[in-house]
Amino acid sequence: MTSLAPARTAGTAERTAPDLSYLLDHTSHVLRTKMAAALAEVGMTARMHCVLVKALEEERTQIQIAELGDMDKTTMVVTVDALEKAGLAERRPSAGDRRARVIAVTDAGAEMAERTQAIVDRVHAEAIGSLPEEMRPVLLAALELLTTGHLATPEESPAGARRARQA
Amino acid sequence: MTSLAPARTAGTAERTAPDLSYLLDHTSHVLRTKMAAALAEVGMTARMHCVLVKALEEERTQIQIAELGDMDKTTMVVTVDALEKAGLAERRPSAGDRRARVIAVTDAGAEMAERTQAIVDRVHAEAIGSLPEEMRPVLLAALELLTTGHLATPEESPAGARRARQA
DNA sequence: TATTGTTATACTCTATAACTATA
DNA sequence: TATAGTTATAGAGTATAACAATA
Repeated sequence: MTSLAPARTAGTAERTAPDLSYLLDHTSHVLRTKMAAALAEVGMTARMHCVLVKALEEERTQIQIAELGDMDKTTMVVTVDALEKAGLAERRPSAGDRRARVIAVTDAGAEMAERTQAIVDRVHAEAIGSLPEEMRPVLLAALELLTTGHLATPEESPAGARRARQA
Repeated sequence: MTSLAPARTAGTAERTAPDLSYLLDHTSHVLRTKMAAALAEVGMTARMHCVLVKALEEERTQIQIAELGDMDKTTMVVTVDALEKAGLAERRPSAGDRRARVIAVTDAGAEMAERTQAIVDRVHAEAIGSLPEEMRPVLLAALELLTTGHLATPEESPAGARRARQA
């Protein structure tokens, strides 16, 4: 099996209530693979793209970008490493706080960000464009309502709670 | 950070095109945590529920259920182990093929499947019910169109392609 | 004392490999 | 030879822990 095996939640999807879990998992997963493939053609990942864009918007430190992108600071380290290695961004000492590093996007990085933003927009447009025109704004509005409303914040995982190990 | 860090794909979500990747990732992720939490209250996971339901529909072997649920056969082993340990299902030799094991759902398992199906339906209904009534069928129809159309099959991962190791 | 960024490490999840027994 | 199921293990991804420099 190639996919991440999302395990259709409701077994009797056809007969009973439509399986929202399956629909969201599947579309989200497939779109992610399409996005990853499209970005991989220019040697980029979604996370690298995200960091470039946030860093271009204004002067930001690693932690600030990590929070915006909802990633761990250790994940940021790896992502910034990749960007530096590709010559797309650089770590610079922050003027105000000598502990912090500002992410400076190089000229090549700014060019890349434009390319990848175009790729992202294209992949999204292709997906949405495959739907009848009347449906498009409703789909987006509904997802936005869920995102800011009933499905705004994840449930704290009680089972998978990762306890701190005894040091 | 507690979440799986989906990395908003488009950085300028507010100003430019709506970020379909973010919307799908976020809703899918949060719904999954809600579902996991709800099922955890009766000691179940989405995968266990899925296997129970498939096994109840008709006599099926592990591999058959694995394919229906889009999981690896090794993942099936773990899931069936959990179901057996909980007394909800049993492995029985297949009548026709002595290599295969049929998953037999116990009475307790059948009861549990009803409970978990009610939980699944409730969680879905709560999410969809949070939307204005006109939007609900459109959202579901749009997701179904994507699932069977443009976003039907995952892109083969070129970067993350897991090559077979040399034996 | 708290925080930024770093390194090292451990955990979770899932897939691959190799094996047994059947076919 | 191929397949069902099992076990063991490897890999990717991501979090926690501990540390150095600075606040």
